Amino acid sequence: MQLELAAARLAELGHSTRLAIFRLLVKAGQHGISVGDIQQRLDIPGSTLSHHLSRMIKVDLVEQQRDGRTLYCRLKFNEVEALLGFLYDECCVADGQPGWLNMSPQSCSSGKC
Amino acid sequence: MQLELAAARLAELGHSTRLAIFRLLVKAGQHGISVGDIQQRLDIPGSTLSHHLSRMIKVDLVEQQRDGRTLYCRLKFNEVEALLGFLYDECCVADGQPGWLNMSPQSCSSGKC
DNA sequence: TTTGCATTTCTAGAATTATAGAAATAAAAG
DNA sequence: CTTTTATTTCTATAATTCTAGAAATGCAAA
Repeated sequence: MQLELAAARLAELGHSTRLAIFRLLVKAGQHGISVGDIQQRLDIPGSTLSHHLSRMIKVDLVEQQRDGRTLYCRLKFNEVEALLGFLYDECCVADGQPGWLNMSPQSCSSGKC
Repeated sequence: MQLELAAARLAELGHSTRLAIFRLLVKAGQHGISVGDIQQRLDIPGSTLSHHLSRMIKVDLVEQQRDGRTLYCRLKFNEVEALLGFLYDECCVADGQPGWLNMSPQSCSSGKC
């Protein structure tokens, strides 16, 4: 992943309401969670929630699927993984030495570790 | 780490210039890198760089140490690790099932995985 | 003790973001 | 059809952030 996209995605996670949404989406797993459920759990106005969701969708971290009147939101897990992979690729090598971060080799997708 | 702090730190990484700074700081390792070196590598005005650095310092991701006329910047690796740990704690369990994210057990500091 | 270098603080304008009420749209139910 | 439910889009305001020139500060060398 290129730096610009990673930064855009990190910026979306870097807001307490959106990070709380992210957390709910993670817990919801592949099944997803409805907009209404998120709204109820976080207790925020629908328009505010919609704004934050649309931002997360724009950077491809979230997708929505309609089922009748209900819209389900699902995390794009592969994209989240790509983002975290970027961080590890950038973090796991320092001074030309692997391993400053206490993470496992397979966390690094670049093969440097 | 609590959500608010994690969000604040992610927001700082969520800016292309600051993410580029972060990348340089990672590469620089414990030794650090001077403000001037960062400025030269990124080719941005000093006042702009100083603004971004002070933000990263404010959320405790970066620290500075003066050596004569030169200020060295060092990443607070432990804090970065704590941030990534937060993401894993939030990400590594979905639907009550561990492991949706292809990461190793020791990446999860909560012990859920 | 003045000059030069490294960096920050001050300042201000432009741009972006956050928030939420009100109106609009989509879909099902009555 | 008409109403109800779910969610978005519109709109406007307030707040924050970004950017960078100019001035100020800290420190060392001449």
